[in-house]
Amino acid sequence: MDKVYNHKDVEDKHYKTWEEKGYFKPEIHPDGKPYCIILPPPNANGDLHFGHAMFTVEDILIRYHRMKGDSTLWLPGTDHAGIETQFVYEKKLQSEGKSRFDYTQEQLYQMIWEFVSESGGKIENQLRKLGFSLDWSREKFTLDPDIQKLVYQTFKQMHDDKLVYRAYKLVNYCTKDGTSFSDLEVTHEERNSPLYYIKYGPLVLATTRPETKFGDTGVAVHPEDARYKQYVGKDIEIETVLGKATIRVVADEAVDPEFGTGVVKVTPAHDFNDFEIGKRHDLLMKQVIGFDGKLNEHAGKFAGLYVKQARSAIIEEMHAKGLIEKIDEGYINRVGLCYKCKTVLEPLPLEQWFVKVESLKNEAVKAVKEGKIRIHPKSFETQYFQWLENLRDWNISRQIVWGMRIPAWRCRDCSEPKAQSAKRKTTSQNSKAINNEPIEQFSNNSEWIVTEGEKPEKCPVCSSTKLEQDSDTFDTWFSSGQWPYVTLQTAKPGDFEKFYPTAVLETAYDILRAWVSRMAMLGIYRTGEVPFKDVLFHGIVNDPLGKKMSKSKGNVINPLELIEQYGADAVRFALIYGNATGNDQSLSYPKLDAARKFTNKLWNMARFLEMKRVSSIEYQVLSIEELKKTAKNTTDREWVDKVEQLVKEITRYIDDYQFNLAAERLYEFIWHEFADKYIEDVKNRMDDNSYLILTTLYVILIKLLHPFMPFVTEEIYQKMPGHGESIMIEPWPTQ
RNA sequence: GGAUCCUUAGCUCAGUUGGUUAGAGCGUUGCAUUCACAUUGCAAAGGUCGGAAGUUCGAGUCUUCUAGGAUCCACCA
Repeated sequence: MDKVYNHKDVEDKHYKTWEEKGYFKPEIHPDGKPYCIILPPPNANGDLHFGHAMFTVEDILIRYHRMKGDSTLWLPGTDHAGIETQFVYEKKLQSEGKSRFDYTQEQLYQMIWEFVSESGGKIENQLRKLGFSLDWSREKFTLDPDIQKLVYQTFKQMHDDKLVYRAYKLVNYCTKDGTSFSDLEVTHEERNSPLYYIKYGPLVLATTRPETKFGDTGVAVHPEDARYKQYVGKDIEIETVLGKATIRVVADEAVDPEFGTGVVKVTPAHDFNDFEIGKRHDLLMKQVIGFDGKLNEHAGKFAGLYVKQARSAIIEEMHAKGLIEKIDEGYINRVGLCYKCKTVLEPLPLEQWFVKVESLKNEAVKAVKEGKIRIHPKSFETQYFQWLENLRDWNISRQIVWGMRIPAWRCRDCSEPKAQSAKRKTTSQNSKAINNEPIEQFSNNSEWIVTEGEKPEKCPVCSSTKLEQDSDTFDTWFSSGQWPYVTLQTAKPGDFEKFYPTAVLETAYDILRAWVSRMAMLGIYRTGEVPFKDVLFHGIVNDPLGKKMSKSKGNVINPLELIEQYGADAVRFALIYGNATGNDQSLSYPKLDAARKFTNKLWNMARFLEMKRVSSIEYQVLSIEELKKTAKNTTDREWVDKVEQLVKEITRYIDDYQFNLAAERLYEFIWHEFADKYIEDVKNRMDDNSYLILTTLYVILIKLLHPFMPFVTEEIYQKMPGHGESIMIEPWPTQ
């Protein structure tokens, strides 16, 4: 044996052997108790980062259960990551002087498909570098046809159950990326937005958005506000930059009498609150901003201007007409931004598919309250409940091409679109802006023909064959929210029946809402059972200074480089050691170094045993019970007891998801007790019997360590006398 | 506005049913050794566990209040 453990020589070699021998498959223990974890699918087009490296937790559980003899499945897969990937691809197009508008939806989809395929297998190979014992023969991709089919079935079923509906609501719309976003995808930022006090006939109101004035269909005051009682319910005449107009005054609880003058303009087409106020008072809806971010024909001479330009132009005009009473220049508010491109999002009225969440979320909440799903650490339960309980209906339509096309068709001959869609290519030309139409939330599902993916032959009403598919795609989370059962349904026959519900869902806590809660909702809906029994959260890995790693800050550390430098075992161990479940951590080079030295220590312990090996004794594999009987020396006997105790401790720690404690205890025991005390003691009195005890105990220790440090333990195991085929299929130590 | 987490040795962090002298890694100091260990071993210094009050025979651990830091959610016309 070399003097120093060299991870570079062993890691790829062992991984290859493990995979080739089929050790990662549950069939290794066909009759064992089923134990299954579904890997949170990384972006198919992405690169390995520390979020993925934290999946070490899952590999520990998987390797532990496999050694315990369970029929263990860790199922890998990748996600098409709709907006994320399309965004990356559009940047690529941009660098080539092209844009998405140069292609049809089908062309673009095909191009992105090829783009993603080209990087094919990259992330998978990076996960292999970490030693993850994933069953690659069952790997899935969210856009696999069989997966899509199941997702379509869910949509169809929800449609039949009246849980999805088509509605005309305000959405968060990015005029640059040309798509709407769910509430979760909106980021907020404080901005300085001057607050303009504008004269509205006899009233004065404060607004930060004077350019939406043309869409005003009402003015609201608080019902108890004595100052304005005389106006409530009346139409008042106002002077505007486009001439005289009349407008209705309504009283609504949503108005804060303390803010500004206590008077609010109501623009139902461009503000979420105003939309609600408008609904309550039957105000009309008038759209003045188009999906291109420009004012439309209702803005008169300001038509064609972008929102920002229009705002200053209108203010100038108002000044000239004496319509501005004062301006609070220092006013700061929070505006919603596109989380991808930071464009200010416009609330725009759009017809979209929504999921009715009421019954779904109640079931998801119930599952946790009744203990069918247990969340660890428990403190995250609060977040889960809070988010679900306040959840509004979920907009699942996205105006992007990289995703599953929504399987809904509309007849061009007999159905009249109530509102225009944001057309991808020619937004401004096609937009017939809404003008003074009543706000109504209609769910005329009858107009739409929903299928399980196949194109319907003809319109069931007029038999026309001119059917047009909804050009939108599903929100990525609508498909990934179904991941546990769609993967098991399609991986291998019988998997679903055997492994569902899965044992553990382990992931970073930051996607609790977006992903975990949705899997709970959709999983229970579709299968009648929870998708996982335990939810386990890990924290975020920050840079060594405690700052969040981000590309823009330039402080991203590539885990592959650390694996190269320290070895996968050391990287894994450093992430687990000294970090309580669910807590964030800062990457620590001293800790990585300590972990690497630990692999070297293990190596040299093995080397010592090899040097002291007595060739005359026939090595046998003994259980702890047998060792107790075999040990002749009292001290040796004591160490058998200590190791027996350790086995119990480590087993309990893993069962309780206290991986840090298991790792710390192993480190402490192996190095500072077993090596420093026992080996030092036995060194000078070594005989055949002591050697047998020492070696056997050492093999037990590296088995306990194997889930944490798979490579070095395998390499050492292969050098031990009387070793089996592989440490990873050895039984977990017991008495 | 609401919620959660963190505050323990110089630094980074463990410490999950409250129980004997509060632990690790790195760093610091001294000694030993190159005898399995690109080193390792032995030993030492270093903490009133953010602050205050309370519950208890007993609190780093539970309760309340409070200071500072981080994150998330809601969202302001």
